[in-house]
Amino acid sequence: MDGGDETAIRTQVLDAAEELFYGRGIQAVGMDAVRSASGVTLRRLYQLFPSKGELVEAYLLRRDRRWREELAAAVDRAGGSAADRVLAVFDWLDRWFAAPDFRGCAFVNAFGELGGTAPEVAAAARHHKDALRGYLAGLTVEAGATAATGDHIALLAEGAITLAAVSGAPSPARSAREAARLLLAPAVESARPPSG
Amino acid sequence: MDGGDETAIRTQVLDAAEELFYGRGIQAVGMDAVRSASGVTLRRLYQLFPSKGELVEAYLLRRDRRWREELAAAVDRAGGSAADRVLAVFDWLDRWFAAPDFRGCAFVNAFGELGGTAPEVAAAARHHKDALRGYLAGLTVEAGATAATGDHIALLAEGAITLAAVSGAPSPARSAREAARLLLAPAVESARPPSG
DNA sequence: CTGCGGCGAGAACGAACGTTCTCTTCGGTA
DNA sequence: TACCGAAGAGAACGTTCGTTCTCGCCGCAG
Repeated sequence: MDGGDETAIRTQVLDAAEELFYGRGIQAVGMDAVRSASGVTLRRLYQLFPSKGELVEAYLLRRDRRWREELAAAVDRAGGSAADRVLAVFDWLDRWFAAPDFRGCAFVNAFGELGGTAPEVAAAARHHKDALRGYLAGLTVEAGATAATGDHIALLAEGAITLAAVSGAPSPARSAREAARLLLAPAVESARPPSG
Repeated sequence: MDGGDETAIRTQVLDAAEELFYGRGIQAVGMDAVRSASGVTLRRLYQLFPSKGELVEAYLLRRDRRWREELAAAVDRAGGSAADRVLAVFDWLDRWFAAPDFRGCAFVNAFGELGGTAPEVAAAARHHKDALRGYLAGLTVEAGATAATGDHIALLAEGAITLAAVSGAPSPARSAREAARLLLAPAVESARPPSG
C-alpha cells in the first residue's frame, strides 16, 4: 500500500483528483476526498501540491496534454484523406461522449466554476481551446480549406461537446460531423483533379 | 431603502443573485453576499427563498425566460428574409459577447459547477438548451432548410458562446455567422424562383 | 543501545458558509 | 396608553473545508 516513489504517488494523486474534479466539480471536492481516493496521506498530498490551487492547475495541465494527445493519436490512426482526418475528430468525440463518465469539457466546466475568480484556471482553459483551434486549423488547411473553415470546424466541435454534456446524448457528434462534411465539401471538390 | 412590496423585493434579490452567480460562479457566492448586494435582510431573503438551492433554481428559471425572450425579440426586430433572421441570431450573440460582464452561458457554467451533484441544475440546463434548439430549428425550417440544418446552427451558436467566453473575444460570433450562412446557402438557393 | 529525523494517521485550527435565533424597534389597534 | 405581531440588524450555531500540528512508530547513524 506504500505507493512507491514520488512520481508514482503523483500519478495516483492526479488520477484520483481528475476523476473527482471532473465528475463532481472542483469546489465540491475537498482535499480529504482526494486523499482518501488516492490512498495517500494528507501530509504527502501537501508535500506534492502545496495548495489545492496547485493541484487544480496540475490536474488541468495534465488533462490538456493527454486529451489532445489522444485526439491526435485517434486522428492519426484513422488515416484516409485529409478531409477524412478532419471528420475523424468527430468520430473520436462520438466515442468520448458515449463514455459513462463523460461530463463535458473539463476546461469549460472549470472555467464556469472558477474562471471568474481564478485567473490561472481561465488561462488554462484559454490555452486548451487555443491549442485545439490550432490543431483543427492545421487539419483543415491540409484538407484544402481555409483557416476560416478551421474555425468553423472548431465551433462545431465545441458546440458538440457542450450539447452532448448537457443533453446527456452523444448525437451532437454525428450532427457536427455532418455539418463539418458540408463545410469541407467545396474545398474537397476543388482539390479534385478538374473533371471537365 | 425599504424596497416596497414582495414582488419588488423578489426582483431586487434575483437581480443581485443573477449578477453575483453569473459573474463569480454559484458556489463562490454566499447568501450573505446576495443579502448585502440586494440590500435586503437575511430574514426576508429566506422568507422568499427558503434555501440557496431554491434561489439558484429561481435564478436559472428567470434567466432562461428572459434570455430567450431577448433573443426572439432581437430576431423579430431584425426582419428580412427567413435566412436573414437566422443570421440575426449571431448578430445578437455578437453584441452579447461584447458586453463587459459576459462570461459565457449561465446554464453551461451552472452545469459544469453543479450538474454532477444537483439534478435540478442539470435539468434546467437541459431545458434551456432544448428550448434554444427548438427555436433555432423553427427559424431554420422557415428559411427552407431541414431540421438537421437547424441542429447544425445550434451547434455553431453553442460553440460560439463557449469559445467567446473562454477566449474573451467576441469574434466567434462572426465566424459562426459565416459558417451558418454557408450551411444555409443551398436551401436559400433552392428556395429562389428557378432562374433557368 | 540511544537518539534522531521522517512518516502515517488523524486530531486540531481558523475561516467561511448556510441557516436559525435573539434582541430591539416600530406601526397599528383597542 | 398598552399590547401584539412583524421585521431590521446582526449574532450565533453547526458544518465543512483548506491547512497545519501532534503523537506515536520505525529505520538508521553513532
